[in-house]
Amino acid sequence: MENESAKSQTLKAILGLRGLIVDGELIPGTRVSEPLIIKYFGVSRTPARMALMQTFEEGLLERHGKSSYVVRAFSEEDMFQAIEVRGSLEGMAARLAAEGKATPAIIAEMQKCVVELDDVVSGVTQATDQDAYVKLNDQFHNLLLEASGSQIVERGLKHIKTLPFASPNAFVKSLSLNMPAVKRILIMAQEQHRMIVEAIRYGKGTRAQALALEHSLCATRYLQLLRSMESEIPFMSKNQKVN
Amino acid sequence: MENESAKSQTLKAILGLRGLIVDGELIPGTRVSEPLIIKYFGVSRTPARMALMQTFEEGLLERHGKSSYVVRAFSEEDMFQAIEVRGSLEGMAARLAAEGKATPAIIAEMQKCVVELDDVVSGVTQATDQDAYVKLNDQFHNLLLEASGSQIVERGLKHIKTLPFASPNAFVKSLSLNMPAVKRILIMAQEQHRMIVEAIRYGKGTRAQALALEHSLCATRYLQLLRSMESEIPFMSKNQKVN
DNA sequence: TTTTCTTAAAACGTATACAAATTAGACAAA
DNA sequence: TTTGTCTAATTTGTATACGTTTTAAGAAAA
Repeated sequence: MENESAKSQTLKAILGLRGLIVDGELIPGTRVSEPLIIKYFGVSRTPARMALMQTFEEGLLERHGKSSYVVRAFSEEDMFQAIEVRGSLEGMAARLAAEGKATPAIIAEMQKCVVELDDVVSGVTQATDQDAYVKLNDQFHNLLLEASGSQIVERGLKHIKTLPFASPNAFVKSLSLNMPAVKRILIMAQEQHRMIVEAIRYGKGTRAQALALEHSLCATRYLQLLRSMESEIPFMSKNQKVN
Repeated sequence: MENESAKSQTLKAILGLRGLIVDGELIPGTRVSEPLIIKYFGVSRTPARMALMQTFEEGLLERHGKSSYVVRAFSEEDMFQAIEVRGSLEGMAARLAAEGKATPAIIAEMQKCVVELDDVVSGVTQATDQDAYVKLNDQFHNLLLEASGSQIVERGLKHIKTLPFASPNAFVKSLSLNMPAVKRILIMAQEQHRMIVEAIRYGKGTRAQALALEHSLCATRYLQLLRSMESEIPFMSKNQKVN
């Protein structure tokens, strides 16, 4: 109810523009100008300019010519690499957590999260609740970061996640969790969640790091699956040229 | 001659503000407001606001209260972690380069860079040319990135390097290259440069990655050295509290 | 057709005005 | 002292005006 246009004009412009790009409304190569943002969101030039700057900073726009921006295109290779960058950072987070940064309280929270995920994933008969899974999975990754206690890793993760396809749940959202191939990955991912918490709990830094890295690559499995299904792959550029 | 205030007001404000923070003119905890930037650089509110936004985005400022910024404090731990994040990314760059992204032309450039570094480092008798070393070292790291051909890694590295202490040369600049302890690290680093290029050349991805990661940690050696000398450590907060 | 040149339209960089929100300091009460 | 409250001054969010630069469309030349 208060989610409408409650926030500031600047936020409306920033989130709105990001939405347009992420949802594919503005295809890669499209020029994005201040007036365009003004037209879409009814804000004035100042917030529009802020949105342009921030979105460029985040890497969703690139410069075209001297002072204009176009929507950036991402290749499948970019996606794999972005997932791997996230993996490196989450791996580092897991190691730091294992090496003593994780408080018992946070470890307990992670364990609780894993138990809740068990319920969602192990529904062998009934349909898996996609929204619940996405929410808990996000929570797990946030807890892992929190357990690391590292502002630097947090900063890096926040940055890579501004690329929408780098998020843990990016491709899960486009798949039916009841497909056998998906279910298998889901079960593996959940087992990895469990092992990551255990590794942290027992101070196994190297193992925690390796697990978290490997775990992040589940996203690449989902991506490959989408590809093999010849589904629409979200965020992907289709080789269109700039104007 | 045209380096003066030739650029745009916005750039003047952004670079100026970053300079103030990096050079320690504004100590951590200091509030940074639009009027402050206006006073320092004589720009109007719009460029000042841009600088504030971008510098916040880069992580040199943090929010304080609802809508104001203060200079962020970084601990020694932050510095070690930032160096390691750079290491992860450079490691990934090295692996990608080794796995086929590096063109012969770029490998040749890297080899040339290493040869030139040899000259600077191996000056056993004469004083090492600090500026030349810093320049070539920077060049090496840029070539490594270029060899990876990865926009994603480039984006991540650019981001982590906005933290001044994450740069390869951050602490080298504060040390005399003729101190024996420094010289030893320098020689090791140079040997690593050489091995990284070789690993890339012969397609040894895993080795290239491990070397580049380890190489980045030279920066932590310099930092530890500075610490043991009880020198002023650049960029470091001295536990001062916000206001 | 393709290319180059010209020029009108569009967009940008910057400054600034106005209202709303926030901050900081003074003063009073515990 | 500390805590809280109020007010005035500062600072921010937003809109918009002005001059300059950039872009892109159309005309002329190859």
